[in-house]
Amino acid sequence: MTSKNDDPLGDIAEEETLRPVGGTEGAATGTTVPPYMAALNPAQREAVEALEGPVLVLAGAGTGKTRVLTTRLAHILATRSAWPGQILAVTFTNKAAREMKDRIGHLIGGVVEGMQWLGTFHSIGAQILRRHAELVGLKSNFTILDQDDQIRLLKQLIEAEGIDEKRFPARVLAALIDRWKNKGLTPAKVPPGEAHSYAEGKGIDLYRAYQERLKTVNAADFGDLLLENLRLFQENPDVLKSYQERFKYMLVDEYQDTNVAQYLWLRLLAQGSKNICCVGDDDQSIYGWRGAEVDNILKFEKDFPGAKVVRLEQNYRSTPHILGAASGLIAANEGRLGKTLWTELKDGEPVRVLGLWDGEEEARHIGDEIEALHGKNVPLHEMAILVRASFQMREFEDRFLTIGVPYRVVGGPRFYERREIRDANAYLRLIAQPDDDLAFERIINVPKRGLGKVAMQTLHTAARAQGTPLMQGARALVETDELRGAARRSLAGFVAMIDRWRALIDTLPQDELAEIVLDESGYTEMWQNDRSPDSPGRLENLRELVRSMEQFDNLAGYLEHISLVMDADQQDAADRVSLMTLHSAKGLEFPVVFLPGWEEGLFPHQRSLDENGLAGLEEERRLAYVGITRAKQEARISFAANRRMHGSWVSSLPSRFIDELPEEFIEMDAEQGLYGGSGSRFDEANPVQSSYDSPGWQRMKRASETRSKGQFPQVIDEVSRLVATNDPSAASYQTGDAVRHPKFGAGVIAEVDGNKLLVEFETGTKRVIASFVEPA
DNA sequence: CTGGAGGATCTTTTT
DNA sequence: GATCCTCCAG
Repeated sequence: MTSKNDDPLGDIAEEETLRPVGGTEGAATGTTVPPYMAALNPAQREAVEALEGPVLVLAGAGTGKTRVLTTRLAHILATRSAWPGQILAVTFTNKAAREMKDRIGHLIGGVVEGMQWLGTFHSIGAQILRRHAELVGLKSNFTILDQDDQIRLLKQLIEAEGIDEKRFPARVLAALIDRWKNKGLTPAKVPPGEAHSYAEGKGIDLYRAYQERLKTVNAADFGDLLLENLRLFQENPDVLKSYQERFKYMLVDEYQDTNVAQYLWLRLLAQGSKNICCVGDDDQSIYGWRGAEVDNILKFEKDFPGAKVVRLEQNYRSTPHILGAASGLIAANEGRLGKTLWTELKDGEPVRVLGLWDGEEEARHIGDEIEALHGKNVPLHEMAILVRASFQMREFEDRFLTIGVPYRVVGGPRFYERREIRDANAYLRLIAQPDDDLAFERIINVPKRGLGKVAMQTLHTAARAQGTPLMQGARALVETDELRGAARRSLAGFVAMIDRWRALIDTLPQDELAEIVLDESGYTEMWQNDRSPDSPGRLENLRELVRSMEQFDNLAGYLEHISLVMDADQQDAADRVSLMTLHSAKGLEFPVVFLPGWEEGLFPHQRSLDENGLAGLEEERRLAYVGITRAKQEARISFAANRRMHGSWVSSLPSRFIDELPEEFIEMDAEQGLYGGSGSRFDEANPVQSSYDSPGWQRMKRASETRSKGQFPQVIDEVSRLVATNDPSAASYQTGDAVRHPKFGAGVIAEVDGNKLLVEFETGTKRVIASFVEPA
């Protein structure tokens, strides 16, 4: 057993008292409950003990899902049903994998070391692929490309095809290819009908060319880690069989988020032992945009005949108010498996909903509340702000810096995505894997080596003619006279430099090698000579990078880490407020949760509605559900009437999700003079509320009418009713009218377009909604 | 070949 | 507002 720790399970695991299994059977046979199971409720225990055959655990939010998963693992090991190396345990995120490792460590101690098959789909896929790389046309040291590299590579292919990249952006093609890969479709398997969705049918050719190119540069993208695995298994039955025999037990976390490729992969592997246990919650499926198929969880029983289904419905996390609000909201979704969450906790505070003027004020208000709570001894790390889109974080960061509240951004701008880090990594990648053309191109002229466009063109042509990667092409090119003096010398020097470093891989620790590379390449010097204000920061980042490399076994280990475990989240113990997106909040919990930005267009996000219609809306609603259910004691929702987006001001209506929260669990409040922020339900009860009959408010109502026509009928009806019964003299504006805007000050109308005005303010011309200006 | 200026385009969520 | 890209002048 492990030493003492904070985890209640850890403590329980140490207790000597063993209780008999419930009922007579246990007593009669003298069976005892293993200590690690003592803390489980009957449903949880059922999920843990059903080791043989397929099992689906439907685990609602806060019902102890992770506890069940980890206990189940402990149970397999404790009953000696399998060795650690015979268990496949897949999670969706690195965070989840890490947490599972930690908790198993607490439960059973050192055995976790042997659990080499515990990880994300992608890291396990990469692990398997490296062992059999040659079978799918790769070398075992292949590079894993991130999205950025992927798009760069596609851009080259698109241009080579003579396609206008402006009209058919590489990112669109990348998305298309990803979608295919997520569905498990190799180029040969793409249905003919779908092939036409990019550049008049060139999509499929480009996909094929892309896959070939990846093999040439010895690289795989994220989708390949699974797709190539599938291909490996399908084309090599003996390999598949060896893994089927190896994995006696399979555990899958967040099953609702698996895509088709992952599903096929699991199904192939599960045909061996049939002992597959999937845990998930259809109400928390929020990765549809990444190819996740809620269907996978909905049809589990059909796919795995004889499956046992266990429902976990007792919630240990949230108060009844929070649970009630969340359940009421999610009830608006169709096509759910349906669960009834309940709790033994007492009522607590209602969920608070607050309307504010703009994003800045929202940040100020939440900042104040955080300070107030902190004053009442709520530690900062017990509070979190969960936003829909990362650009919302900025206002909070600004505010926290101003008032001096320490915060941490979870999953924010990643360390490894910074330019200097990517550059440094490109050097290291090229040393480790000379065929990595993307790395080559990134750093060939960084720092400046006089190898610009012309030289690169020559090199590209030469390399393509020989059908070799750029590094080899360069090696050959410097032997010829195709390049002129300076460029030729420079390129030869570059090749020699890389070779020299490569020779050091096995003799020097990777951090020392990195230091030498950064130094000798002139990269560090480049930033030292740079006068821009952020160069000191970049140099510090580079030092940090070298420092952090120490912890890896070798260079390859480091590179694997940065491509797959890109989240560099610092688990620092300091007392800080957490700031993150709703997506990265999944699986976490906080006593106090702030949910800002509940506005139509932002949440639910317009793009989600546009691209996926009802399905998109339902996914957004699940995201809202995930958000609320993160809260243990208090959830505070807010929305702003105005928000700055891409530099200009946009006014918005409160989210429809606010209307869907059951009244009995919430408490509404809105600022005076807001457009009626309390939501439609408020108006229904009292259509001509004192502060809501101002001309501005009436105009807002009309504005909402035109703005939202056809989008959310229930609001429209009320709006039209109000408009019909109140203030028929619509205050309309004309070009040339002088107006005043609360944010931009005085201005003159340049153009009227329905309820939208183009106004020339002193600070510039802006498009604003009519209801936000007053006649001046 | 380099550097800077100006312009276009975008920002949902992540392995 | 920010970043990425293109174009033009040294």
